[in-house]
Amino acid sequence: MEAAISQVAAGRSYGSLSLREITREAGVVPASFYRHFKDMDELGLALVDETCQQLRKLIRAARTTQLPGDNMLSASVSTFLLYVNANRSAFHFLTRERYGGSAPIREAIAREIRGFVVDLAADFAKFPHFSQLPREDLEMLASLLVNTVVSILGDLLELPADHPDAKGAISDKLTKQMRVIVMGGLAWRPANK
Amino acid sequence: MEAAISQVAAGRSYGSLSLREITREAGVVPASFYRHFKDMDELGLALVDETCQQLRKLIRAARTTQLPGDNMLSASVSTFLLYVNANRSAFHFLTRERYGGSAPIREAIAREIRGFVVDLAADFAKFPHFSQLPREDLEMLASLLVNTVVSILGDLLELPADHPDAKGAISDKLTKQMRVIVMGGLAWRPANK
DNA sequence: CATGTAAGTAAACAAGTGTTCACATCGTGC
DNA sequence: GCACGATGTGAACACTTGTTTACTTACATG
Repeated sequence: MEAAISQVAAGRSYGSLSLREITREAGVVPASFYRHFKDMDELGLALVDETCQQLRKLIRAARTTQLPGDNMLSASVSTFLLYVNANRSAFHFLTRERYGGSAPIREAIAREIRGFVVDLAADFAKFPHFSQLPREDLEMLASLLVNTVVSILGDLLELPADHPDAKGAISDKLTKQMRVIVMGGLAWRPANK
Repeated sequence: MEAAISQVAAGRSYGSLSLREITREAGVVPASFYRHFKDMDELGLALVDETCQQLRKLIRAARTTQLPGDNMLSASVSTFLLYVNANRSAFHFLTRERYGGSAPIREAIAREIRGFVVDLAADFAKFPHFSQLPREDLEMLASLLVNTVVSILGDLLELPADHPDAKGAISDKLTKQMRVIVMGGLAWRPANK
């Protein structure tokens, strides 16, 4: 699994990786692959599972730690980006395969993202200001936020690993965009059609 | 070029296509490929160029036609989505390769998107309400809008080609999200840090 | 110690791959 | 009418690919 993910992080797309390339990098003979996965797709799904499981752990931790407050946004953004930097390869994989992968992989990632959106919408509902909105609108706001983060993530990962000032600019931009969304969300009225 | 794009629209990722598959679908012998492109990458770049050029044409037309008004947002969204539906394969290709493709292709698409963002920011500047904001903030708003459209586009293209009600739901969602962004943008103050 | 299971191995297979070459066929402009 | 450039052809090349087979090794559990 590490071999596969490191190849993807190095710029290859998962779909173009060959079973033999992976076993070669893993220092193992091709036939050994079948001891662990019956398919390249099965490997891919396992990678999605593992990376998303770790990410969910982080988010759950952040949710219990963090209190709503003034600088909640910029704090969340910077801890999230720290985590991304500590797990670049995993995010590379997810970003690449979100739309680029095979159908089952794309579906798995879409499912995970939908899960994040639903959770985030549930978080929103705890704020008095949002508790009046229908669930549909909360999810629409949540997906707007998540998509924004994911998009910026894609740009961030295109940068070389060590480029601190460009990273700072991107992190600023993300914070601002999230602020815009939050302000727009605060002004949102469900009847406003 | 049509052969390549149709394979991608059928679910394959461009990077996993073989030269021979493409020539086979094009009804031509493999050696003929080299009469037109020296590389698969060159083909890919040509596809990016062509599809984006067509898209720019549409946008330029829309810009001269459309007047600012009440239902400007939903009108833009629906004409854009109509265009997307008329050119599904092209957008499939762009969506897939935006992050999934080889480095030169990703860069080409990123360049195009940056172009759209800059143009859109210039459009914003014509509105009296936005004309005061620094260019940086306008581009940050523009990229938020563009990224939102692109994200929703990805979800839309995952649907089977004929699924009118799900499409309607997605188009509604996009319109709402754009409205949120616009309202957030109207509330935005550059000093607001 | 024995035994069973999980992991790795070497070799072989047909099939597909990118690229090259010399050669054929067309339509255009001189 | 003919030379030319662009396009297409068929064959050949050296490789890589996924998968299967029977065989070995490590190791924990009884």
